[in-house]
Amino acid sequence: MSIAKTYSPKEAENKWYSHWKENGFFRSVPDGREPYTIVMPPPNVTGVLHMGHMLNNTIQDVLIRKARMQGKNACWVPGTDHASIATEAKVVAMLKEKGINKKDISREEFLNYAWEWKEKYGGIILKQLEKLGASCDWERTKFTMDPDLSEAVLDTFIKWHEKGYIYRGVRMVNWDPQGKTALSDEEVIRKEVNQKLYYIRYQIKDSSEYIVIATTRPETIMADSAICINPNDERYAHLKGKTVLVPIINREIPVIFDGYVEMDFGTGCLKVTPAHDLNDYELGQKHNLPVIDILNDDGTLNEKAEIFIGEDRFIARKKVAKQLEEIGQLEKVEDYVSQVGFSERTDAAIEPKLSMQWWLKMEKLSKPALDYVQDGTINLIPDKFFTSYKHWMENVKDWCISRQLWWGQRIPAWYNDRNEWVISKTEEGAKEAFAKEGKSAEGLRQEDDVLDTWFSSALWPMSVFDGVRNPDNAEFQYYYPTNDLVTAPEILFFWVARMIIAGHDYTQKPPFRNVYLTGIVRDKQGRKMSKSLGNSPDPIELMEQYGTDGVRVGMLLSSPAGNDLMFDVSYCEQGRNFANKVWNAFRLVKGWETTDSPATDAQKLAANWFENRFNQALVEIEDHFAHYRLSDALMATYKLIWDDFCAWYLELVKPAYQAPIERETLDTVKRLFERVLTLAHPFMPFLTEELWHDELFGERTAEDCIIVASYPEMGAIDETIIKEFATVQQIISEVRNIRNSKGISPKIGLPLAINATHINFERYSESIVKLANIEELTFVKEKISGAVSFLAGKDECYVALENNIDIDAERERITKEIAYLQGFLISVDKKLGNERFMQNAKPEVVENEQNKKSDAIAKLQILEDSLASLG
RNA sequence: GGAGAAUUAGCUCAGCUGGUUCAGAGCACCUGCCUUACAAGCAGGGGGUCACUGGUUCGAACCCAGUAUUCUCCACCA
Repeated sequence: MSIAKTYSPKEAENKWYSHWKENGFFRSVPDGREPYTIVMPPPNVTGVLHMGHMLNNTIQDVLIRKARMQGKNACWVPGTDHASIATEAKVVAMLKEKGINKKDISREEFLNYAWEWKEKYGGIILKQLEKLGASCDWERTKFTMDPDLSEAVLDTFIKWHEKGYIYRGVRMVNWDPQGKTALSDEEVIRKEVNQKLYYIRYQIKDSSEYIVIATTRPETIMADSAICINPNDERYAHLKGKTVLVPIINREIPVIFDGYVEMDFGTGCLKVTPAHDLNDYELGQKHNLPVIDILNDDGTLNEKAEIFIGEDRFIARKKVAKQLEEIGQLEKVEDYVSQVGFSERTDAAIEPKLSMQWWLKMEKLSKPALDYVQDGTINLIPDKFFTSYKHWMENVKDWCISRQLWWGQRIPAWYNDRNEWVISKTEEGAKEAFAKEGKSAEGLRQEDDVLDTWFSSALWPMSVFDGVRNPDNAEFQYYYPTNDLVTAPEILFFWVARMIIAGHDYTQKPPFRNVYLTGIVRDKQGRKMSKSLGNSPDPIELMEQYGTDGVRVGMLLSSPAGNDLMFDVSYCEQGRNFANKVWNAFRLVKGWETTDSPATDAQKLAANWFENRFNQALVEIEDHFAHYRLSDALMATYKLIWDDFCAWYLELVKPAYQAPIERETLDTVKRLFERVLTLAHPFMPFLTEELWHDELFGERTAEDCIIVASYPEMGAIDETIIKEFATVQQIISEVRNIRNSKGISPKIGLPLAINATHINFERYSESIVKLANIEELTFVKEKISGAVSFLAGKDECYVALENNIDIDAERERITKEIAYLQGFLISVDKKLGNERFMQNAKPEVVENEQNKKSDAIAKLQILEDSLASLG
């Protein structure tokens, strides 16, 4: 036979992906069918595929392929995100390597480089998605900085500004001194850091007395505006109305009193630094303290600091501490662990900083977004995320939406030379706006502010269908709201919540119905996969090694819904093995010659059984899908194919070596094989398509592809045949077990006698004989003595071995089984004898117990007889 | 500091809202097989006081309380 023994995925993958694409199977346009829409979470435009993408997009592809096969108009919209700060950081780094400093070039020049960079790397990740089989409608590919999407962003800004949601103001922001931009709270990662707590002496004016304050940031003493003490703190009551001198610079600051200060933390005295701490800022507002900002945008000290001007804040910290020590004003230094915020993108320590920024008022906007999830209009899967979603929604603060970057949508604010401003999409509009307000448009300019990336992402499910600018367009009407969103829980607030907010504000509808939150991909030790740890396998390499289908199966097998997954390549191995199993089932069937004789009864019965098993499995699989338990759905498919189809059905109908198979039976096998393939297609698209087109299954046109074939529909289930066959399987296993434990070769046929009192096994005779290798099958009404016996269901079977029947072993085995059943009977009797059980338990439970009892008694009777007959 | 989740076989997890002697699956493991689709395989098998302690109930892996361990998210204590 010329067919390879193992499946080689490579060829099939290249061939079928382009075939699908060329035949437009990924394409979706509105029509009369029910739409099924997924909008892909856009990866960073310059990113490369990592395991998280692999998982995420595999799930989406499984869902979309299944929906497509189920006759829905499946539309999966791909795209990329401009990722403002992340991409800008990459471009800055690239320029630096070229010897170009961002400071030295103009905005236009910089953007030219950035676009160049985007053109060069922007397509990579999407190409990689093709490799994993992603059946996106590539004609719909969008980029968050496409002109139409950018316009939607500006429109939204203008709309929300007009509605009064967007305002401009000086607030404490999270300042990233490396990216030199403000950040939203969500972009700040808090980490525990080992720090030092410095105890610093401040001299009380006109006194030799000192008070001591504890701080982790001695470099900010030059920005101090006051010392604050709890009014109930008797230790310091005498300081009322006094002033103290800031060490080194000897600036005079007041002592104030406020209940905010904890008496038992540190020394009970707090230095108030309104410019560099949020709480201090609020305290300063309350007590009318001056704000002294001693830091530049890049984290170095400015002239207001008076000393160490130009030094980085961390170097200044050490120098200030050293100088304090030298002048005897550093009392002590303690080790101290506290939380410090870091920039999510640049990892720089965040500096709280007063800054003029643009803000989005969240309170009103977020309310309906909470309601959607609360009332089930949107399902979070798993729903354990609801509590934190709710908490975030109810405590959400205004969102700082401006970033001091170049890469992104520029804030449509225009300023004149008096720093008055108007909002307008265009320069012309700005001039008109100024004129309308009777203000001069002299010196018209924009500032270097762009909008937070997540502002554009929030519009994504709408803007990909042009629903922001043109909400009445047919596509938007058809596809929106979308169905499922598949994303990582990490961006629930960053993104998901904001999409719901924007979606509702525009359409009064949710942007999607279900949010499937995948787990985080971790390594075997449970560590998050990351570049710096180097513990993340390259998905592309994995696909090379195990085949795309193998990796897809591996990802899903290891991925319980909503829980993190401990990734291990052995799962990919399992996936590859599974693909190979299917391949070999195909090889088997492919090799059969046919004869014209009609199918035998046994063959028909086998097919009948398998079809019922198939329908049963289908119900289970649908249920798993309905609950987004994809790994369970896959496992049910896996077992149906491996166990039921291959190990039982194919073995049952398999002809003897080199013997032909009845044509009618082969046709049935092929039909069932096709059904099995359609079931597996969403998980293993390439292998199933490859087999689908083999001539074994007849002529197919280029359009007759499994990707658009019908997914199996549920059918009736005959429980009786499934139950009976389970007993048949048990008989076969028992015989094999006897053979195995006695060391008898599978090649030697054994005699089997069945005392069939409950099930008519005669119609299964051929199957039993074949799979258990029975030399002679007889049906008896009497016990056969001297044979190995076992119970199959409630019927006893006997295998008479020619010699060496180990009577003692038999006796022991039967005695054990009797003991088990007796124990079982006692526990059942206990229940049935319990009045309260009889009263309280549901009738069907009681009836069930009674059945258990009679079954057990019947079985015991048989076993006791067997034991007696052993002598 | 607040909130949430988890703890079931060597590993990863099911156990669908208390009822078969309820303890399951896949992988791994052990034994025997190169049986003419597949050794990436076939047949068989051994593994668990359901974290701990109490409580509720006729009945608990499942419900409640507490304890321990682990993880995640949120939070401005210098």
